[in-house]
Amino acid sequence: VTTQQNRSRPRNARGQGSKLRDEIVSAAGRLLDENGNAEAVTLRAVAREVGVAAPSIYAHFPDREAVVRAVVDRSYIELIAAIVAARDAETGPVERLEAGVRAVLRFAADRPTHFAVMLGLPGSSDPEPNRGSTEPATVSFQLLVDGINDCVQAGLAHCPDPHLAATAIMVASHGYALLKPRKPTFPWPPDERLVSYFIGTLAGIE
Amino acid sequence: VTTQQNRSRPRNARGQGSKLRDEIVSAAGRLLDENGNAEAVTLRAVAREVGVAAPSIYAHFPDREAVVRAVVDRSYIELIAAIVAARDAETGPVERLEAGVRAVLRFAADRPTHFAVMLGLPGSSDPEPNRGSTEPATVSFQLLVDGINDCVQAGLAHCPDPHLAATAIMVASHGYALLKPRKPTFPWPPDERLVSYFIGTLAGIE
DNA sequence: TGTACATCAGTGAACGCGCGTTCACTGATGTAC
DNA sequence: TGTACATCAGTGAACGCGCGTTCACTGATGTAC
Repeated sequence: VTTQQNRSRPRNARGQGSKLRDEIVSAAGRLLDENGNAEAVTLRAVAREVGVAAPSIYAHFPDREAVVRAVVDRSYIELIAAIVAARDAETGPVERLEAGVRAVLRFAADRPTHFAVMLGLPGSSDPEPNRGSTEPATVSFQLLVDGINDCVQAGLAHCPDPHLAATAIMVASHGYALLKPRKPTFPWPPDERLVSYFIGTLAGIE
Repeated sequence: VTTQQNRSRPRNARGQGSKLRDEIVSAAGRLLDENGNAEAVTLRAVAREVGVAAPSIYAHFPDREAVVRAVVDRSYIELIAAIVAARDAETGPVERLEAGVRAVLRFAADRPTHFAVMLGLPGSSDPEPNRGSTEPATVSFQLLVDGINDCVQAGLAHCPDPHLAATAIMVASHGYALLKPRKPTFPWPPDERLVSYFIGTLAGIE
């Protein structure tokens, strides 16, 4: 029995020990979407992927769950950055709103398991403490509400309750993002058509 | 070390051996929602829950995955029965349509992990072979399309593309069903309000 | 400049656990004669 | 009616595995003198 190590990885220089932390999070992220479920992110698999011995992880994380949490936290930051970037690349309010939703769909298509785990699926309830208004889900929801308000103020949408509309668009886009990669045989309409339809009708765009 | 058995369960009478099959599926179903993920449905846990030795399961299922599949299959049948029952309890086409969607939400609220696993979450792609038009997801989608068409034919809805509208309602209701139990701190609008809103606008109800 | 030493970034062996699965088996029950 | 026997519904011990985690450790590197 040989415990084959990935010898290509050199030891970090002094003071650079926390570089391993990043490598661990990246490796865990790769495992998540390659294997399709959070249970595949085992400390031993992560260590193999990084090219390190399993106990080395304990210098940076207290336990296995903390590694998964770190992956989710990082991915949420990336998701919000993608939404903002997509939105800011457009000028018209309606286009900005749609671009933001499309960015979510792109993220979910690229990393379907990431996206599901970020939403706490399939667990029955979010085990993480409420982080309040800085919680990533709250941030991205606020971006959506703002996008709708911009359409209304530009006179492009009639929407008596932007919060209700934003909630509806959120559940629709999350549902689409989750279902589409998992039901490839379903006769999906073209992406733009479905997205325009539900954003248009739910936000009351005229 | 004692392998404690649940002695309360009597051996099935001759010819009734397949009763154990049902007990296994029920026990696995209970474990699914109690523990919040499909990995908790281990053969040993199921056997403990039923009050039987683990190898006894092999008389009825070829392997662990077959047990989970049987749970999902049974749950899909129950879900469709619930949709039909809810729909048939109403008379107006709009009410029938909404009642069907609400039945899905009730199911997901009662058995959140079941519902997620039925949709293949959080795996990246549905591993099951396509069962074609008899697939439960196809059946429930058709119920939705029919419900919209009934509204249109009754002159209660203006909907140029029922298939597109049904797809939008499906992703919205599934998204809502998945998110609501997992984000209890989100300021959800009242259930009836959100459901009426997205069904009303997406199906073009006047 | 040389060298002892503290520090840092890891390692390797080991632990106990629960898992899926295999295997030879047991003991009650119905049935053929 | 009595009894041998086949069948059925399950059992119990064991296998090898990968896991999370603990522990004492190592060896390169920068630093103080």
